Amino acid sequence: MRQLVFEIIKKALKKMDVKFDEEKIKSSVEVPKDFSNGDYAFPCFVLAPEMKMPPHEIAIQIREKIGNVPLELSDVTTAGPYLNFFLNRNLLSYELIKKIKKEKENFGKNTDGKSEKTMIEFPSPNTNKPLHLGHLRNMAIGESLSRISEGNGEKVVRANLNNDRGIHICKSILAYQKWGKGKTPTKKIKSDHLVGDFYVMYSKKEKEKPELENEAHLLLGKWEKGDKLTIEVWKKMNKWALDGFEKTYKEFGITHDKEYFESNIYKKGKEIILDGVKKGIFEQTPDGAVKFDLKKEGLGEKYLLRSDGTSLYATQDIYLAYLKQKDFNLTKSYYVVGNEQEYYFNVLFKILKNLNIPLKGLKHISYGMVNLPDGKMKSREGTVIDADDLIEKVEELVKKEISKREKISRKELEKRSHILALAAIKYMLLKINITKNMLFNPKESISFEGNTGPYLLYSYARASSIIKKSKKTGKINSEEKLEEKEIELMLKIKDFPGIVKKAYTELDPSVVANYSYELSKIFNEFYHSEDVIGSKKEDLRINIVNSFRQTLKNSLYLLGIDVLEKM
RNA sequence: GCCUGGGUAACUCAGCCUGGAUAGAGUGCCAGCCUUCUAAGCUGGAAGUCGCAGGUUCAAAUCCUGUCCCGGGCGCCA
Repeated sequence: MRQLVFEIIKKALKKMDVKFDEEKIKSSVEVPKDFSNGDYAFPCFVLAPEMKMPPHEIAIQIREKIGNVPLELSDVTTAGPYLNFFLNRNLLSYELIKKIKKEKENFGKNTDGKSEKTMIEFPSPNTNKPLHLGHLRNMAIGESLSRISEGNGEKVVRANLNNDRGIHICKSILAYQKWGKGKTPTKKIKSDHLVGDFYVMYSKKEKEKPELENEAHLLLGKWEKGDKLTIEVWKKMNKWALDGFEKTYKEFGITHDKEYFESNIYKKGKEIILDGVKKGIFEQTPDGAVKFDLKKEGLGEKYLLRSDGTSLYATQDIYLAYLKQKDFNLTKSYYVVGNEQEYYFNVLFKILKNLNIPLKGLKHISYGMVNLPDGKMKSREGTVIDADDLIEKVEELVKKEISKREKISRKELEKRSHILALAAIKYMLLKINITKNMLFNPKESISFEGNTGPYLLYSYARASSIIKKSKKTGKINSEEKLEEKEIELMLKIKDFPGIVKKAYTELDPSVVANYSYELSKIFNEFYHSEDVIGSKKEDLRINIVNSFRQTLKNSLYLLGIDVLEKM
């Protein structure tokens, strides 16, 4: 279409005997921000120096030379210095309606990435504390990017690395051994929360007694040597943590195709590092520690093993990279991890490259932190928004809202409040550009009005309700003209496949989130300005509502948000 | 100090990559709209030196340079 517009301009200019730079003209053709200015526009400024005329006159002259417009277009108009090209929007709308009717949940998808097999790793928690709001952002992003990649034809392996060993884990264990008194999870205390309580306890005690840090290191040494008693406690607490995570994943609606455990792979990582020392890639200091010199690349020195021989954070990722490739034969590998670890991933990828580990398409999906009004969340200090608590609290708020409006069965109330609460939380987390830090204000962020998840579900439920109540089948009679709001809505729907691609290239779900909102907003305007049921154009409008409903559903699917037929 | 992200309405954010038509949205505030498809909605209004200063351009929130302010990173922590 863009090409057609260009050809029309080119032809007119040739008639006028004007010299022009084809590439410059072509790249000037743009899509107006406001749909009332047409579907394509050409600003005539570029021609002013050559033609020695004011741009608005150039526009008028070109318009005259264009003469009758081809069938694909309905009109070409001038607006000051602009030439505005209008597609045959009526025709286009009918074609779109037919397309969506046929493609249904596949509308918007493409196969651009069909030769890719991508592993997306998220949220890779530490097993010393429960999941918090930061993990929810991570999971929302991980799941959404998985769906966006699949929507663009890729095969996706959702993976999770459980960081179940290391000094931080030993800290929870130490506190439990010292002050736990054999406590076990109860109905009141979820198992991963119990583990987290001991981690916080350790941090508090360490402030008074810094020597605890040495004890934790001794414990790590014992763990790495396989000390029976240590392993026993570790196994018990780890299971508590992992069982707790599993419940949270289920609540939040995410699953993994593959679970990796750091405790299973760190030893092999150590071997690779020591082998790297032999090959001269890494350097061993006199006290036995191993480091990697990246000063030339401006990344400083990175330690890979401690002088006591115990592993550091990077150890696991090294063997894991090898393992991922061996397990799945991937073409791409994404790590969904916060932006505070950008330096780490720079270094890691350099290490993997130097070791010739064949994992391809490495990418750190770096997302911004979730901050609170008083600053950063710190799990050590217990100033975190807990994932389970938040979900539960939002569900309670939703229940109150529903109960204000309608009396429904307990079961239906549970179902609706769960879906709505997740929509509210996920949308809140995904509507913000992935790279940006975001502010979570407990008082304001949980809202059900305006640009929120519930607004989107509400729009969807309204559309569903119309379709359910109408007796019309949606026969297509392409003689009927669409009203302005209907055109606007159909033009927005037409953008969806492009949005799916854009979110894929930018690897950012907020592209889809913002689109979903804009789409719903136009639908709500349409809903208020035009009656569907009982209207003379009921069949056409049912088709429009149907197209909207399907597109919004597809769009929300990419965000990992389920819809409700009634709310 | 070095690396890196940000600064757009009172608040939270789009827009910036790929420069164009009066800079958008939500919240909050003000004024309206429920006997009619769900008011978790819709309509209208007030509210902006797009951090600051230069530069490039017919045209700059958008590109370039400088500068100020805020966050994150630069651990034998994870």
